[in-house]
Amino acid sequence: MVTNITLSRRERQIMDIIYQQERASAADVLAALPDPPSYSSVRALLGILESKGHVWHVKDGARYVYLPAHSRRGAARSALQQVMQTFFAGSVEQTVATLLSVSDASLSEDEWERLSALINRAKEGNQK
Amino acid sequence: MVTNITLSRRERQIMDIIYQQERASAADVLAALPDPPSYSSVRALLGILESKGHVWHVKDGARYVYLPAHSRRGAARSALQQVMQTFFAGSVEQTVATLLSVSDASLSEDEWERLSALINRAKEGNQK
DNA sequence: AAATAAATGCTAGGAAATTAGCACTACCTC
DNA sequence: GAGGTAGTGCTAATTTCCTAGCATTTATTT
Repeated sequence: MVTNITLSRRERQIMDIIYQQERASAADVLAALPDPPSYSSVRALLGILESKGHVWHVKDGARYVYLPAHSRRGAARSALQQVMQTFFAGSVEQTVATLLSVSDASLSEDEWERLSALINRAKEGNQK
Repeated sequence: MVTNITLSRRERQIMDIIYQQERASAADVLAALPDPPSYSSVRALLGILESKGHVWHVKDGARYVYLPAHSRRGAARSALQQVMQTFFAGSVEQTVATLLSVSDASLSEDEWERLSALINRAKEGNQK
């Protein structure tokens, strides 16, 4: 979920969709919106998001394709930070623990290996 | 950030505060709100959140203290899942990687140890 | 137990968000 | 290049959100 605390309900929903899909037309957004309004409404909201500087668009034939104006990476980081702050008093350890518990069964052996390597590498890097 | 996609802007801000503090009076919420409205407004919003079943309250002397209606744990899990889905296509590995990069410098040696142990334990548990 | 302080309940007005309609333009197909 | 399809721009109405005020109740203090 996009972290920006100033977005309205629909704006947030739409930003989520655009971040998830990386690029999305009005029709894409409409298809992905829960409890979808009219096509017309979606376009209006996209216009608002654009005027506020949250997205921009490129033309693809007849239609506009919308893209996030700020990096996915940055948005991801602040969303994580926000969740960590709200629910885990800023504790990385607890956050990771919960993340693992959410998806216990779904990791392949490979992924476990990589995850473990990731931590170890970070640990080393931090200590020297 | 509370994940519930149906909350309005203020409702979300308030839920964040209540989750973070675990329990909060109207005055506590007011103090923590960005761009704070009147005390009166805060109470009205708390009433709405209560009527929608997001919080409940207990009396503490003269005043109401509000508590989340749903477990912090559950809310945390779905918030994380949401972020993971939106920004990392559901990849735990990438999510953890970003989490680590957010807080590189801030972990003590101890915490690194525990984190590493955590992963290994989860890995083992998963493989057998 | 009276006075004061601090909280709540309720309600209504204003602001912001959300919606959809209609006129117009760009693209595509034949 | 004419007709049809699928998009956009703009605007106005409705709904939801947010706000604050005032009357009332509950606690606290002396």
